[in-house]
Amino acid sequence: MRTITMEEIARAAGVSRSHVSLAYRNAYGIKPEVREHILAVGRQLGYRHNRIAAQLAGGSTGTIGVYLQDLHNDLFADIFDGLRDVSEPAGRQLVLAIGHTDGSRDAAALETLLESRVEVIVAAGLMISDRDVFTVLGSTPLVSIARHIDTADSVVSDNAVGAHLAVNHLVELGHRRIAFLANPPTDGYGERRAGYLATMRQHELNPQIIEGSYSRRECASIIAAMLLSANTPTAIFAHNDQAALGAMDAIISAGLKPGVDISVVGYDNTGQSQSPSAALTTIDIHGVELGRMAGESVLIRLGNPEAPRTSHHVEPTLVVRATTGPPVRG
Amino acid sequence: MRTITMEEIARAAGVSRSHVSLAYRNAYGIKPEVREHILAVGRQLGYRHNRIAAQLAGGSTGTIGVYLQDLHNDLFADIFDGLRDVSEPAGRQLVLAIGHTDGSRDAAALETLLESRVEVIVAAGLMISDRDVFTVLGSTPLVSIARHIDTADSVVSDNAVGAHLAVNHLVELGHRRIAFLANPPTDGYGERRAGYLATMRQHELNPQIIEGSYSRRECASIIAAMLLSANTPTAIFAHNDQAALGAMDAIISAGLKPGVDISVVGYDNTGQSQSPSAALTTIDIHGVELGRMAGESVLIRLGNPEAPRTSHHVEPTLVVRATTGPPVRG
DNA sequence: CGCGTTTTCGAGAGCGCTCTCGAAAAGTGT
DNA sequence: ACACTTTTCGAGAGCGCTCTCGAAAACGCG
Repeated sequence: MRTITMEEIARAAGVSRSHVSLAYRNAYGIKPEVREHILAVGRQLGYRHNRIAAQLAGGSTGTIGVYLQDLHNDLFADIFDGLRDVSEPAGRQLVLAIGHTDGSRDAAALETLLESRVEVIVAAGLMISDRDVFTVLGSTPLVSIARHIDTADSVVSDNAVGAHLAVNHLVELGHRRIAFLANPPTDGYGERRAGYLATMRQHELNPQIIEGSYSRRECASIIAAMLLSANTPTAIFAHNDQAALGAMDAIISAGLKPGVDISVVGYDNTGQSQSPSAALTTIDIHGVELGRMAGESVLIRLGNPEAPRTSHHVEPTLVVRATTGPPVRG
Repeated sequence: MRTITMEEIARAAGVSRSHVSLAYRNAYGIKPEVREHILAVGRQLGYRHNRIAAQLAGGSTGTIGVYLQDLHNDLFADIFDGLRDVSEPAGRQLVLAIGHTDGSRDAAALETLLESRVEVIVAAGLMISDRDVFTVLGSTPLVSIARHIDTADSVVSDNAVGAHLAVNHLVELGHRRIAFLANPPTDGYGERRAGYLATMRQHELNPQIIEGSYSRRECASIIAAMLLSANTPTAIFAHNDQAALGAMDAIISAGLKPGVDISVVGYDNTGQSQSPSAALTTIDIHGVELGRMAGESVLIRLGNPEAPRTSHHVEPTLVVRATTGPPVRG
């Protein structure tokens, strides 16, 4: 089908091309009735505004690039919801890029966003180093969610506090052998680990770190293996809910009951942890709120690229559900 | 920062603008060493290919629009994975549009995709009517996932078969009062309902339809209310896993045990249903495979817009887990 | 009714790229 | 060495739009 252009509408409506353009952007400087008429003609001709051309000509695209680590993790859906809550009313278009959980394609994903000439990028769950982020982004502003990056605005949750909350809760229940099911060691993601370590030290307990991953399944097999070894911990604090759920999978499969035989604490308070069937005790980082605040930072940054860097905090909170309880043996 | 263009690279590298273009598309007709040289100069100058301009000038964008109903439903993450499995090696860019679970923004989401001049759209979980889809899409080809649309290629799962599988399984376990927790009545989504009805009739059982929604939480409260009424069913077959999980939430909260006091069957076999803690008996529609096949259909359609319409089927299978068992009372 | 001011309109340039097409260079065969 | 084919290169047009800028129309006021 031949693509129909503004030129044709202009001719059909008896106005100039520039007026058709004004009409479609409902900009100032055109009489309402003329605008209506143009739009009517456009509709009748089956015209569809060409965003590609508009963006090229306009110089700026006005779009927001959004990087989300993983569609299988509900936290990112929460963040997206928050982001959309604020970007949609502002009339900004979101351009999505989805990562791979091993972080291997992060740079490429950002690059794609950049080639699409987004004006600012908001990223949640980036796994590459601060340095690499900086290198690929250059001068494009970034709003980082849940991770502090020096060269970017950020909206973060204090992970040290969250880890502290989790460990303290377990200690109060009487646990002493508390293991941390850790995330892969990537830049900027050591806070939960560090918070765990610090709090354990504070209580004069021996830390035990189990190297985990972002995959529920992998975590399940890691914990399954651990369960077979001697001297297993009485509680597991996982770096996120996915991992915690994986741990629970292993525990349940082993015929044990989370919260009774072994306690589990997650992190993020994703939808999956909230269900009565999981009933996971976890740290709520308030994902929707994180997304919303990031959206606001984006809007500010878009309005003034020279604005001073900001860093917002959302306080993590402990949500006690059924997967934590006193240890079976002191 | 001033944007740097091909023109400047051409000057710096001592070649023509058109050669720089060829180099970046690694097209035929340029000596490898010249190409390398151009790329090196570009890298040094900090050049970034402008996709917007390229798409305008090139006439075609080569991009695939992807509509996903809901990021909170793991099924769509599966579908996306499948889609990406095939589009990425083919070097096609995916442009995402995410719906709202009430379907209110579907038309707008498709419109956005269209304005970005995607060449084909693949949609999973569209809630608007066939007619509306057709109206907004016009001549842009569509590949519909999990829903048959006359004017589009489709990759579907036979929902009647799936529903049959689910109901039969329950009947074999001895259930007779089997309720269907239904999805909102939108076009093209009646197959599971119809399949349920047909199978119930076949077994000469009285159907009982509970109007549900796409929201887990809403389904939970609907089932919670139902549980208080007299003559509750001994088994619930839900239109999808989200709904089934919601039903389980209500059942567990009521102090009952799914699979013992009341059986639950879901639909989709999403990641959430697979975990030992949920252990939901469900119908596997093989989401990743659905996505993959849709991706292949897209590639074919892109290669030949005039190719005959195709409709692929993926056979649904029953996955028995822990939420189904014999009824407590006949 | 004329003058200045505001609003509405149209022509034209140009965003950064791709692509066609003809010229130049390189390769082939006798 | 010459004509001929094949490959490499450059000039120029143009994708569909936005935006600037000056002309025309409409308005306000003495």
